[in-house]
Amino acid sequence: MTAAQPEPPAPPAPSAQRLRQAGLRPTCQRLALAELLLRHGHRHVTAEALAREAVEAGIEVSLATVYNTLHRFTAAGLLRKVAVASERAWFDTNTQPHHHFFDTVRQQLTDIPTVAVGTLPRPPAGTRIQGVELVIQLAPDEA
Amino acid sequence: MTAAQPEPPAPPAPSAQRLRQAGLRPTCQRLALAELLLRHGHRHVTAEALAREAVEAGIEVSLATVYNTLHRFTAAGLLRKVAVASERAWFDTNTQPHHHFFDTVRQQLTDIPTVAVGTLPRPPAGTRIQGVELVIQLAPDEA
DNA sequence: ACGGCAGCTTGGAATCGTTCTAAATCGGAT
DNA sequence: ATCCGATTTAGAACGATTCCAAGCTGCCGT
Repeated sequence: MTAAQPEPPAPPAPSAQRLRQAGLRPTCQRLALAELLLRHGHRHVTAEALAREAVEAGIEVSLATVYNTLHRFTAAGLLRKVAVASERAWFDTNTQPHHHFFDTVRQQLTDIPTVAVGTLPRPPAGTRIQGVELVIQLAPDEA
Repeated sequence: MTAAQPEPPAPPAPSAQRLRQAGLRPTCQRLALAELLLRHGHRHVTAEALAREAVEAGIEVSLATVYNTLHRFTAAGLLRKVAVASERAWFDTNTQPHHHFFDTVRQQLTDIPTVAVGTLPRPPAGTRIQGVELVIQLAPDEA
């Protein structure tokens, strides 16, 4: 390519901006992970799975950094940690309140189309409601 | 006490019978744990907490046995393993379907008086619903 | 451009709940 | 009493996650 171009600076990938706005330095690892996570629609990931995916995509990132990043992103509101009883911790790129199916055998988390949860009970004295998680556990059909 | 008594055999503790009916040998460890668990109303326990309680009650039982016992009791339907996102596994002596509050700071599980969950969505093809868990996470009031 | 520094990344060790293992012990039918 | 399979147990092993200390790297002011 010619070096003469005034170099129309590639419009800053939205990821970089989102990170900066969240007070996070857009390092290459974070950018790469953000691409994987936030580029294509909503996703549900575990740390291990994301690390594997990154390696397969040719991104050099340590498992420790994947954990750090998932936590930072969560603290910054870019992700939501799903409170599901699983061997591994799950993170969801959809931060809006919604609920999940969890396949306990295949260890897979997916969104529930829609469910209505009735009026919530008043929390015990001295406490406040931090979150509400409805999980429908699935098992393979015994067909 | 006098040894002359015809020893009116203490009416077999219900625990022993319940264990036998469940196909579990009523060993002393199991009986002792069953007493702790099933004697006084409904309870929510973790393995570690139950082991500690047993030791304090003068019962000699290893942590491994507490784990074994909780699992056996669960398989036998005497307990229910609560699917809550927690560092530790929780067991509930109330096996009826109901839901929970989980205090994420104090790490305490309690029953929710009543909540209505609307009609459940149809499970994805090839799967069946294994359980439904609604957990309301609590945090201490910021007062 | 350059230096400096706080923030970030990293391999490896450490932690923690839980499960596994292999050997000793126990319960209960014979 | 004896025997055999079920149970218990201490300790090792495990897997996910966090911690640590050392080395890099964005980024800001110059």
